[in-house]
Amino acid sequence: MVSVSAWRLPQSRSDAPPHMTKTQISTTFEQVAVLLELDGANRFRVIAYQNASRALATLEEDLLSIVQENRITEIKGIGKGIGGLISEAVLQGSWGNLDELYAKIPPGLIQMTGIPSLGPKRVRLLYEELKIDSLEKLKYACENNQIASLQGFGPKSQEKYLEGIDLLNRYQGRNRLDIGLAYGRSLEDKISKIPNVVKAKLAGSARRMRETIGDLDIVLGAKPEYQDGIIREIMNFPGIAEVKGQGTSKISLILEAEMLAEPIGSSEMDIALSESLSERSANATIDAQIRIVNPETFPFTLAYFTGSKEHNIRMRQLAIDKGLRLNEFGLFSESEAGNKTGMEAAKNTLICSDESEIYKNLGMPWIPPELREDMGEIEAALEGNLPKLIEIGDLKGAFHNHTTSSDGAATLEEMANQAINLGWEYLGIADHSESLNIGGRQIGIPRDKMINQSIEIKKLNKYYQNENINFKLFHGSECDILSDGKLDYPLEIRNSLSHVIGSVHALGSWKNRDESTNTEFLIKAIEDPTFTILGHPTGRILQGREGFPIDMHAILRQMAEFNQDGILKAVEINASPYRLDLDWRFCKYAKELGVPICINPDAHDTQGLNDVWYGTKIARKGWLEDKDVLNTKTKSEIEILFGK
DNA sequence: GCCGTTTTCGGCCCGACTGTTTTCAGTCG
Repeated sequence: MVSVSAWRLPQSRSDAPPHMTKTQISTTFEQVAVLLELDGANRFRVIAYQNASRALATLEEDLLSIVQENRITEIKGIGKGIGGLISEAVLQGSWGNLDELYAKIPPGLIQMTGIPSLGPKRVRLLYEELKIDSLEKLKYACENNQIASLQGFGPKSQEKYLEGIDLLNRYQGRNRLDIGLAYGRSLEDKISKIPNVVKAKLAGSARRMRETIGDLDIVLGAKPEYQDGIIREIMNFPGIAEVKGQGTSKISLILEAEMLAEPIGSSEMDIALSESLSERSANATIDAQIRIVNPETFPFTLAYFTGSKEHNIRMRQLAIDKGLRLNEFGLFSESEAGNKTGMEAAKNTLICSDESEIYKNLGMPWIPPELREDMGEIEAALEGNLPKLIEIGDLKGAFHNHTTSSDGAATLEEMANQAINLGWEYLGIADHSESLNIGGRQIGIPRDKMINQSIEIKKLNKYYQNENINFKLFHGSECDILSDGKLDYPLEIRNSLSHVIGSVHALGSWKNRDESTNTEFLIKAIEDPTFTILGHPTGRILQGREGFPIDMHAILRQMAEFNQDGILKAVEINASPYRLDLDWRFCKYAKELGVPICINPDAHDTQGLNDVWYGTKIARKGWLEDKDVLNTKTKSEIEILFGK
């Protein structure tokens, strides 16, 4: 997501190349695409910038080397023009004449495109005709009937924009995965229980397990004669804050917390979501779209609305290559369909009873929804190389957990008992280290108190051994990485631990430094011989704050070198739905480099251990198999790895 | 702006819905 405030071209802060990072250039191109749209540019030119932004965001290799070796146009989606801009940004820190574009488009126009049914073309028209360049001016113009008389506009548009401005103020933004899933699962469940509903399934970004969800898409399959009645039942559900639209094949709603009143089931997903149901989502609202189709059409519609858009585009191209056309109603012969569109064109569709048959017809096995991001999954599927993704049941423990000794709410014993209940073989305790203060209060365990925790853990481990319980506590620490890259606690304490999770908490100094300095200091921390696992690598809070700038590819490469030498350096996927950090986009790279990933709940109470469910979903999204994940190893394998 | 059974320029994924029109452009997913 591009943020609206502060759209400025990045300035170089170094005196030698690289003057700009991949992330900076990628973000800039994303903004350029929006600005070009508002400027009325050719839409394929806009798409070109979007594609280039995406290509850079997923580029693993060092950008400076690519530029210096003149290989920039070898990247798919980057040609002479954009390649030239990238080279200039990296080598000189300047942006061609993009500054003219940035100066030309008033920032208010960007905000205006956030209003539903008001897009870049009409925003531009309003700006040119009525000099409207802010939400405030738009509101004034609507209220004073200045819009309706414009060519192509009318009284309805005016009303819609006023509602849209209101909506923007009330319901802004996306929701975290846990909140989106809690609503989505609840709505899916309620719809499934309506008589004559053959199938109902959550689609969209929630089914793909994106870390944040824009709105919910639910696909409903029912015979035509029952559809009207089903729609009436849905409209009577509790927890509908607003009906945005209602037709024969689509309902558009805004949901509120009452939707979550009843707990649903007892699957692993429902248990993970129960915490969200109870506390995390009290004030959240979310948009939901429900599509109603015939049961035979259901698989096509489900696949279509699961997306991603990029994945769908690739799927349609594959269909075209086979003389077929794919839409949300079917997969059918192009020549037979001719000029017909939509449902009419799909009349003689190939019959597919589920999604896997659609993929089969295009020459592939079914692709798990988490992977559908056009990040190589189509190629892998065509070659028969899809990964066998990790399952929650593959986990045998976790290493990053807190107790009442630091800021946890449960005692050591309570945490251990819950881990045993989950069927785990071990639990790693990693309370905060001594320098962590929040609001002047010391949160971390002072060095002289660490021995107490150690004694308590040894006592419990002895007990498990005597009672023949296959379970062990590992005594670690979530050890602060200080601003200069040094680790908290004296060496002898760190040496006594089974594992050291290095985490950055003093975000202030890290956020105010540039990417290369941060990368250097973080590598310094990783190089410390006692360092085992990198905790929440960027410090981001989803929907809350950005992480600090860091070259994650470089960090992972550095960690890979240690692992090649037989020294364990793992990186955590912090499974808290507030963090989900390491970002899934880096998991595949870590896997390819052979850097072990650790799915850690960062639990602060016994319930929190269930968050590994989210971490596992994110791991799947990042292509991980059980062998790529550290905490799928058995207790005795971990004992050998930790040497404790 | 990129791409190509590439050398020069046309095509670039697909369809529904809406409000404004009276055949369509803009928006959205």
